Amino acid sequence: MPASSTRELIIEKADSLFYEGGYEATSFAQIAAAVGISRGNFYHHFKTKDDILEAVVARRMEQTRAMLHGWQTDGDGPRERVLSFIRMLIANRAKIMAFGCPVGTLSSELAKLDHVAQGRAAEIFGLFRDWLVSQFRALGAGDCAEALALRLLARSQGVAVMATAFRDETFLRNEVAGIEHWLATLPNLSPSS
Amino acid sequence: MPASSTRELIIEKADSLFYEGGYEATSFAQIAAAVGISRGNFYHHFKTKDDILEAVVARRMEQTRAMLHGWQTDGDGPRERVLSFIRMLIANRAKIMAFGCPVGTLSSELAKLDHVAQGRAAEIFGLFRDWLVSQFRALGAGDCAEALALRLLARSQGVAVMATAFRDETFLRNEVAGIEHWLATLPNLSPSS
DNA sequence: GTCTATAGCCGGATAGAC
DNA sequence: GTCTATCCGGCTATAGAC
Repeated sequence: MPASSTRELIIEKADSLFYEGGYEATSFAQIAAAVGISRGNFYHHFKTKDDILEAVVARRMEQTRAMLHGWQTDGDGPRERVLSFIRMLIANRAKIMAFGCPVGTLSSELAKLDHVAQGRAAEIFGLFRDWLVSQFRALGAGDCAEALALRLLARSQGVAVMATAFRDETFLRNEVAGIEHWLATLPNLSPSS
Repeated sequence: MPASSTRELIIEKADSLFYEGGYEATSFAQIAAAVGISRGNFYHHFKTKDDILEAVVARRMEQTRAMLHGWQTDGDGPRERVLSFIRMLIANRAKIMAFGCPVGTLSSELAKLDHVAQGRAAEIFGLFRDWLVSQFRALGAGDCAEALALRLLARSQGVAVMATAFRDETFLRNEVAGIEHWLATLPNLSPSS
């Protein structure tokens, strides 16, 4: 199965459109147009819109796993790895200011729609949380590791929401600097690790 | 003009429905049913759906102003007033865990829809920001007041997003405690004020 | 696997009677 | 000010030819 199969292409385009326009507001016609196929052909690959959402969430989970694995391999120690997470906000700043965080905004939208996939979307947060917990453990955070991981996740989400609302890159950069400072001055973590 | 006029009732019900179900996903039929009028009658009060959104945002701004004014009047000093803001997360925890923050989720949805009212929705954040700036000024934060106000806004938004994603009240309460601790231990703020 | 054609529904919006 | 009746378009989804 080649990576550029029609099915994969549908998932890829749907992923972008769901992120940039929202799940509810994105129609089959838009996805079909982006892929370059007819609407009818669509249903050969996915029976319902929910099925596409399911596939998009699965794709995002897989890409998240791959990204975390990459940071795990490349990162020079746990502190540097956590910085990789924080700096995502800078790397993706243009899209975040336009559309917010892909995980946070999807989770919030699905919550309002009372959609069954809301839990699955939140599992992406779970991947980040678990990975961050292991980094904070390696930093010697012990029992605080989970609280620190969730706090960092929450702060990055807050930055994303406010950066989208005000479309303010200076604010985003200031907050990233603030989070990095928070990480550097956390008590009870060995500075050299 | 009585407060329970049909027009006011439409705005009130639309406000709730937009919050709980999202703007795009809420139909005229749902609002009309909630108000108890026919769809046709609807257009006597509002020409387009965007007009209702405009009115809903205006209503939220007015209510926010009133709430901030209330805190200003009742709060026992600036520190206590900032705590009123923080404790909103506790007071509204059930709705936040189900639907997120009304301001943050609306702003994010409108950003994706590329809706003209996105800026107006963000102005509600502006009200909170300006009010918090004046509190931090009163606490002696000086030039840091704006950065502190934005940081507090962002942290509360982050808590709302994560609490919605995981539907976890313990996390929400822990984070509120963390934010209160942050406020209590801010450097360069006179503790007595 | 991809297409055209179309069903069936629901969305926002309008006209006009009362 | 409120109603019923209706238009038009876009939506998800299906059927069936190629």
